[in-house]
Amino acid sequence: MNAFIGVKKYLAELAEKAAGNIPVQYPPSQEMGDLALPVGFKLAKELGKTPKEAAEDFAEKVKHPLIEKVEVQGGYVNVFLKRPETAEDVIKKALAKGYGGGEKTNERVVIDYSSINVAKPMHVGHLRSTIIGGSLRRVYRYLGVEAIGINYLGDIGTQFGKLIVAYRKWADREALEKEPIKELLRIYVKFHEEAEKDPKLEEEARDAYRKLEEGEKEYVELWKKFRELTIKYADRIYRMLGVEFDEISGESFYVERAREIVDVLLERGIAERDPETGAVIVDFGEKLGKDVILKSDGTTLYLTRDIAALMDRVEKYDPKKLVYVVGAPQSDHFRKLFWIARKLGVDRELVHVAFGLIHLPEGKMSTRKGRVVFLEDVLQKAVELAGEEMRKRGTYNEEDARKIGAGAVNYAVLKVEPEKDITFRWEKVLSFEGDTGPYLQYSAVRARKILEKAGDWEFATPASVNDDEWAIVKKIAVFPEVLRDVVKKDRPHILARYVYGLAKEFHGFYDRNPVLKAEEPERSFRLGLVSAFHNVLTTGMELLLLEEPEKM
RNA sequence: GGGUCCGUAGCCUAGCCUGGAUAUGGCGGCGGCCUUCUAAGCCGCAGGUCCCGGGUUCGAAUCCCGGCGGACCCA
Repeated sequence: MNAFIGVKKYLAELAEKAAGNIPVQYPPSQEMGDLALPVGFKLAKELGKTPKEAAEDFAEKVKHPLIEKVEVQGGYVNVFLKRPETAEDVIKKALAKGYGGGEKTNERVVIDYSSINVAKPMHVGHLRSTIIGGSLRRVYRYLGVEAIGINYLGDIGTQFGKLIVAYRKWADREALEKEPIKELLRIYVKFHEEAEKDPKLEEEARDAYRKLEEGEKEYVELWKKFRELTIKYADRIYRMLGVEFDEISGESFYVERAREIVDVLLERGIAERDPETGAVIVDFGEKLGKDVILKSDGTTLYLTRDIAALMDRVEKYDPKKLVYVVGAPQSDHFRKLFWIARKLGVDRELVHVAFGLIHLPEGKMSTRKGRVVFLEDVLQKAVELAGEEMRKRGTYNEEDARKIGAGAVNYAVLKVEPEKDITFRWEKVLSFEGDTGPYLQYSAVRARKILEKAGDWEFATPASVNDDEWAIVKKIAVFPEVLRDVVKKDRPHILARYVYGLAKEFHGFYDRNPVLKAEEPERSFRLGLVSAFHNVLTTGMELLLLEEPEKM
């Protein structure tokens, strides 16, 4: 724990003893202090004094070697820290690799994200699950928790019957070679067009699907091929974005297991068979109502397979927590899923990170209507534009253009609170100024350039620390708390906001305070500060799937 | 009809869980800052019924109730 957090904890405990749970807050401006306790209001009532008097009483008790002075304003006790001493400790700790992280534990968390459908191209609607999940995986790992990222493919369903029929009739070998997913989409769309004219096609597709389920070799091979092509295609995009997985799974793995689970649910009286239709039904209670988990023809459903997958994850990884990064429209689905899991005795933390939809200015996305923005196109355009900017500055290189373009996209998605719907606007994703990924990357490059030119130096503590320096120190100090908050809530946008604020403080500092040309001991102190900043910033960026460019 | 989520300047957005000072930033607008570590930057100005109405509280953007508007799920 660093000195700043130490004082914060000290104050929280002191306030706790005197007045119960009092949040330690940050005053609105630096002149008002570094930490504040609104302790007078609660105490006033108990003691029969005014809030100011009660705060004054409390202020008497505040004694800590790192506290410079204490001021009372109304019911608030404002605390000023000794800047040089606090800064020294915070910077030294933040210079270390792994700052803010955690010791490796044997705790595990399973995170389900991206989970795309086989044979369908990825569009901007897939961004949130993919990026939020990918980021969460990294944050957990940084904190010493073994996060298992699972891509749970939608690799089952009647559309495969259609695809098989369409493939055999219209697939173009060459196109399939070059852009397999676009070709699969083309023949899929064609199938629907043709089926309007010739209803027999639908029948053929149903037939093909049945044969696939029965395990007819040729059809299973085709299905496998679709699956592999999709994985290969998506992999390229994941690499661009910096998203990693530990397991590629899919609904198809759980068909058998799902049937077994239905039997268990029936045995335990959690589910019951409808005497008329023969379907198996679960009653989830008043709000969620009833739902079928096994159709009368004995086929499983999405929910049923998800239960099987969940049970499998629990057994396989023994996680303390299972996280599903899936859109808000699936909220009820996950409530039902978790409800059944509880009934089956699963005692792990179950979380649905429900995020709002990404829609286009023209309305909801629709692949079939062609109202869709593909991910490759977004990334390509972003990288292109980043490249253009670099050429203006004479810093162009391919690798950095990729980092900047992808960074802009990642950050744009990650910074928004998950609950909110997002309207996809090109100009937003392709913006490189202000609250954007490139803004963060630029501050990293600026800091690193200073350090590269500095030569050898040894950290020194000056007699005083100015406001610009101090603001960065305080930001750096709370990094460990921010990370813990992110995993507690499974919300990476907290980290995105934090890192932006950190970069902003640095840009301000950079503008007003020379580093290399400063007098000693300021020079060495500032180098330490810049180095610590750079360490925290690039760590934070990495956890947000942003890479530091060489040049910008 | 039932349910879930969202509503904060022209636009986008943080804070809401865990009530506390002067509501966080960005875009856009206006004005200023490159002979000094990269101006993808910095500084300043203008811009607010925190959707509305009640309630709880010393104190509500934040908690509770009732509306309104939007999105989504179920029927």
